[in-house]
Amino acid sequence: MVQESIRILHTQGYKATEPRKLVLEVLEEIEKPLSPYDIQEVLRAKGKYLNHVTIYRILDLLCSLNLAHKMLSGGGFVKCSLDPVEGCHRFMVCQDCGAIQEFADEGLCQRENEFARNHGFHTEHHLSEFSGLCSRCHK
Amino acid sequence: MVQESIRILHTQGYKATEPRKLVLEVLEEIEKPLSPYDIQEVLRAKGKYLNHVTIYRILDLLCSLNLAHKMLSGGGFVKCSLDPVEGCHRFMVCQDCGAIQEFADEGLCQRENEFARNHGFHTEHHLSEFSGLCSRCHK
DNA sequence: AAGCTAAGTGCAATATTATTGCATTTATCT
DNA sequence: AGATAAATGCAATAATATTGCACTTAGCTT
Ligand SMILES: [Mn+2]
Ligand SMILES: [Mn+2]
Ligand SMILES: [Zn+2]
Ligand SMILES: [Zn+2]
Repeated sequence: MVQESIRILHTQGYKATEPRKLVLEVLEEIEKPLSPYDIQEVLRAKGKYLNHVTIYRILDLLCSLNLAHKMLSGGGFVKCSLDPVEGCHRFMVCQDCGAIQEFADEGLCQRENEFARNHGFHTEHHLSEFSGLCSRCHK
Repeated sequence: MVQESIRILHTQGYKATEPRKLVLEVLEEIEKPLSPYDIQEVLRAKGKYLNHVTIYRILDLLCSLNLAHKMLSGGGFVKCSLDPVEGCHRFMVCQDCGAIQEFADEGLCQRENEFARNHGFHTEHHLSEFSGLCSRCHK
């Protein structure tokens, strides 16, 4: 929900500006990884204009608040749909339609932490990304 | 091992050229994510020169053969240290010294596949990246 | 060992993506 | 409504990535 992201911006002392709302709306609507220039393009098609610098800065902010996430595949940005969690971001990406779905799995976190510990590594953050076919594209 | 990567190049019908060997050696030696220009810089310091276009093309090739991997964090490239596996790449990155370590865990794959399946998603590829502290940096 | 040839590299030009400083605008609080 | 710090737009610049083509080279074939 965009509304929820706006609330978080406020509680963190950031303004809920028009450009920020627009970027959040685009990410929420498209549900696919979008580059800063992709976002600019989508907005242009809606008759809106944002300078690319602004979009970069907004994405930086959203990522720092865990409200958005930069994907490995292609480097596009997506809106996080779960409660913002520092240091654990997991997504499934459909290689057919590009749709993304965020997920969380405490068991995975535990297993990963344990695995790392066994190798002398102390884990702070987890990222994972699956690619495959979403239910709609999988026949 | 660089030697092993060269063998794979050959079996796949690619030439083991001097530039390719140099890039492999740099990635193997540094063991940290390096951008194409980072690699060029390391080579320059050794008195070698590769055009950046060449480096881009070599990295593309190595990634397509699963001999190298482009990291999420910063987008740098690393040399894969395990047998090349299509579609499953896992790394730990030390946020202190930048060192990376590749790993594999069949149990993780299974759990991820199962988790995805429960959500109507058919998984083909897995990526994961932990960040934290390696044994040397963790006090 | 020399020659052949497809594959690979370097170069120059161009395109795309990202960053910075500063003047102007805007959201929020009085 | 007015004050003010924060955010945006703009222009310039920097960094990263891609393309076409001429030249070179690795690995084969005599
Ligand atoms: Mn976690
Ligand atoms: Mn796997
Ligand atoms: Zn799909
Ligand atoms: Zn370390």
